[in-house]
Amino acid sequence: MASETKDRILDVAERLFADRGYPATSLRDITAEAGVNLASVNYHFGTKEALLAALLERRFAPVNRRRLELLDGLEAEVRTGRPRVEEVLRAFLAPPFEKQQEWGEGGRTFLRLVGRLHAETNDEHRGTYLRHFEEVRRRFTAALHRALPHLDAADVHWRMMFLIGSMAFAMAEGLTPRAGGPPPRDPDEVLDALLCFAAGGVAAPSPARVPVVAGQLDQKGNLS
Amino acid sequence: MASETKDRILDVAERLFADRGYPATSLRDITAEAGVNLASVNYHFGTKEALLAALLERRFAPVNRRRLELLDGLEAEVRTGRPRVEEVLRAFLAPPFEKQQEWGEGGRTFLRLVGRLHAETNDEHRGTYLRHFEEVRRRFTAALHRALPHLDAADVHWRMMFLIGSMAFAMAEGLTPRAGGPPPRDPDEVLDALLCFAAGGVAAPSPARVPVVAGQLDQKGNLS
DNA sequence: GTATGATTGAAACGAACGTTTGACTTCCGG
DNA sequence: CCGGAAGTCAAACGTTCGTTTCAATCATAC
Repeated sequence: MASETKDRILDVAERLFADRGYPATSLRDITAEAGVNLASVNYHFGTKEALLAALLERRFAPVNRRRLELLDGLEAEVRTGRPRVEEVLRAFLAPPFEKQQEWGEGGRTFLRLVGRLHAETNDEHRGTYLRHFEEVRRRFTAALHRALPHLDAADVHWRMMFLIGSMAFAMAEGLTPRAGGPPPRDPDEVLDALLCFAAGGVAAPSPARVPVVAGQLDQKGNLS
Repeated sequence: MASETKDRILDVAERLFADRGYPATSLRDITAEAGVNLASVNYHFGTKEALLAALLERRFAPVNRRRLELLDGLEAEVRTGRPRVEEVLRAFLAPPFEKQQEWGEGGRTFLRLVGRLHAETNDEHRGTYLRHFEEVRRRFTAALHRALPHLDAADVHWRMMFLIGSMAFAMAEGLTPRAGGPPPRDPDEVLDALLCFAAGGVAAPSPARVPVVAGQLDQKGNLS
């Protein structure tokens, strides 16, 4: 099937959710801009929440499939050895940027939506989203730990978290044209910059090895 | 002044905004949980948006004042020389964690709210928030550039962005107790882990120096 | 052509929203 | 004791929300 109405709704909803957020976007906004009837959302998707789920499914499934596919290839290649950090990171970070180029404007919009959803700590809204992401996060955290065996599990977990934060913010903020900021870069350049940053970050010396107190600053900002 | 009602509203609103997001939290939710009358919000603050503004002002002003204070001290110390990257990062990242400890539970809630607001790309809701943050970002970007003169301005800008993303996600996600994740760490440990990650990331080799195509992965995830 | 299932249309539903109103307390300087 | 400002209260305001209803339309197979 894939009626035209259905796709129009998905496209517009994706853009408006990314621009204004899920709760702040009404079905009337969506249907008005898509030029379809208000009732058609409930007819085709059931509820507003199911619309979000359908929207995420459409984009997320291919991205995460690709991620795991790249990771599978990576792990098959190194077998028992340890994978290189940069390759694990690339397998994680590249697919959304790849797909974004493939999808054109809708892809860019989708990245912004993903970036935003990462911060939607509201559990009900995150449920659908996290279901797509949890397996990916688990597997990549494990792979990263194999690539960085000298770090303990908690450190790896936190760095994975920082990594996701960088990615989400880069997607949401870096790709949104905004007055005052720098001209939005080519997504490929963003990916490269992100990969460098991430590689440097996750492979940094463990916090346990540097004395904590030595870095404390006093009232004036001097090292004490 | 500072009536008890006013503070109760601020505290509850802070928690609910952090938990559910600004648009998804109603004034009725807030007033019910705070045990005050619905109209008291409009009486004390005017509008819902003004409540958010007051709430941000209460926490943000001290944090950003401290940030700039530390940065001032840093720059006064090095004068014409270049500041150390780790010190710039600490001046930026430490104050919210400091204040969080000082403020107790409310501080932790505030950090989550900040992390969430960083992803609220809706301009109207971000207006108040960004006004507090723009000067800080500008000055720290400049300081980071002085600490890393070999990078060009665009790279520094992007790394600042990645840094903010890591920080926001660590605050929002890392400090939120969630089933399945690791036990929420001591905020001091989070800060240290974040500082290591950030230092490694911002000081990483520039993307321009590594050949881009060399890292591309083929269908199977192998290097081509 | 006509029956049938899928889709669209206009209108309305009840609920929840932010905000306003006006009467009712509470408190305190005179 | 009183007058008025400050604060609280229940109730209602008009609007917008997601969703539902049901008739009208369309396409397609008999």
